[in-house]
Amino acid sequence: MSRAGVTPERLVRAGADLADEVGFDQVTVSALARQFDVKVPSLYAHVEGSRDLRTRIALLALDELADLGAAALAGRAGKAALSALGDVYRDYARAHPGRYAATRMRLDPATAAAGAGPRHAELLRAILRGYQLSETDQTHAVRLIGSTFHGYLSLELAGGFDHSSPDSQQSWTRIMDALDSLLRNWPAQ
Amino acid sequence: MSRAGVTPERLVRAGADLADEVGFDQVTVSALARQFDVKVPSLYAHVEGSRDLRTRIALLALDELADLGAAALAGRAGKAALSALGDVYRDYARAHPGRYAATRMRLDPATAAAGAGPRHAELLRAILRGYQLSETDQTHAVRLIGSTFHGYLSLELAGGFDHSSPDSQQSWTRIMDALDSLLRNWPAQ
DNA sequence: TCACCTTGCCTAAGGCACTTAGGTAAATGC
DNA sequence: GCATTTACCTAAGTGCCTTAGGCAAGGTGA
Repeated sequence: MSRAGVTPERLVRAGADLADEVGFDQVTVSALARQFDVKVPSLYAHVEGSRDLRTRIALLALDELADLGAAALAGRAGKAALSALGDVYRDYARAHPGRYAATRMRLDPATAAAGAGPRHAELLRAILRGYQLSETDQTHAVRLIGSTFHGYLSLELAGGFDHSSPDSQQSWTRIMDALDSLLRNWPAQ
Repeated sequence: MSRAGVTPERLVRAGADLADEVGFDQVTVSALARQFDVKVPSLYAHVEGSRDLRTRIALLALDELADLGAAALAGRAGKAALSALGDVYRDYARAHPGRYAATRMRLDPATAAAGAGPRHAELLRAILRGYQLSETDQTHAVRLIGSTFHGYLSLELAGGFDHSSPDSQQSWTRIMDALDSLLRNWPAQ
């Protein structure tokens, strides 16, 4: 029998694509085995199992997203940087809903720390250098912006804004305005 | 054989409790059958299946949460109202992580509209009456605050703020300050 | 009171996913 | 050319979801 050429990388890539098509939680070892025209147990030579596979997809997505974010921030500051990063997240979430859902997976702390998670926090901190915030307030602001981005995209992907006006794009733009305004007028303790 | 006294209500209640203990996606028809000391297929007389069960848990949680929110808003306005509602969500999410996760489940539009979902939007709108915003900006603000609440709680529950300082409570308080400030100084178009 | 019907629970059975153990054949390296 | 590694296989056990069909307990009407 000829070899199918399965590698961890191809598996993870195919898993990520599958997630984008049918949803992250429909990504299954079995589905991938079918796709590679291979029996299910064969995949256990390449990934440790279902959870490992998902974890790797999450790490891939986090990495891709951090790369895009870093590229978008180059040469931008202040509101332009904020909007650019927001749009990177939003465009990514809409173009790759499965990968984006993967980034929301709960990773164990060691794995998370070894992946691109910290880079994301770093990107947000970089944006905040354009605003005048104390060290502590920077942390609060990172958490606020991260929460708002993630919350908005999660609600938008869930269809929460689908059947009401104004459309989601308008709210998104105004929310960027609002966050910028908030950062420029950050309330004193 | 004696009857176990299974009803849809008890099932859903037990399912919600189980979700809080072991996580919403560990809630399974099988686990509930074990808990009621009944064979799995017996439950199909009471709920239509796994998805139906989860949906009902989600609706229960949304309902409980809307009740708590409405109670917290009574007699409060402005920042007090904003903080009170935020705390209701946050306390609920921390006390009932499984139920809270259930509220994030994607429901089909008809079910969502029939449940307590709209009441939640109404609660946010009620808060915004204490601030001077145009009709359209109210919608944007509802989406912003909803996103921030949901995003923050989701990150917090995922342990995202666990091993860093300042602690999550401080950020939460400051974020309430920031949102209040933002609503009082909402940027013009 | 008794026959009847509804209803709550059962067994049987099929499907799909995950995982481990152990075998075989293809590729690789000496 | 032979040994080793590697990629894939079959077999087998577990768990969950779901449908179909049966039986008996509890309430209902004559």
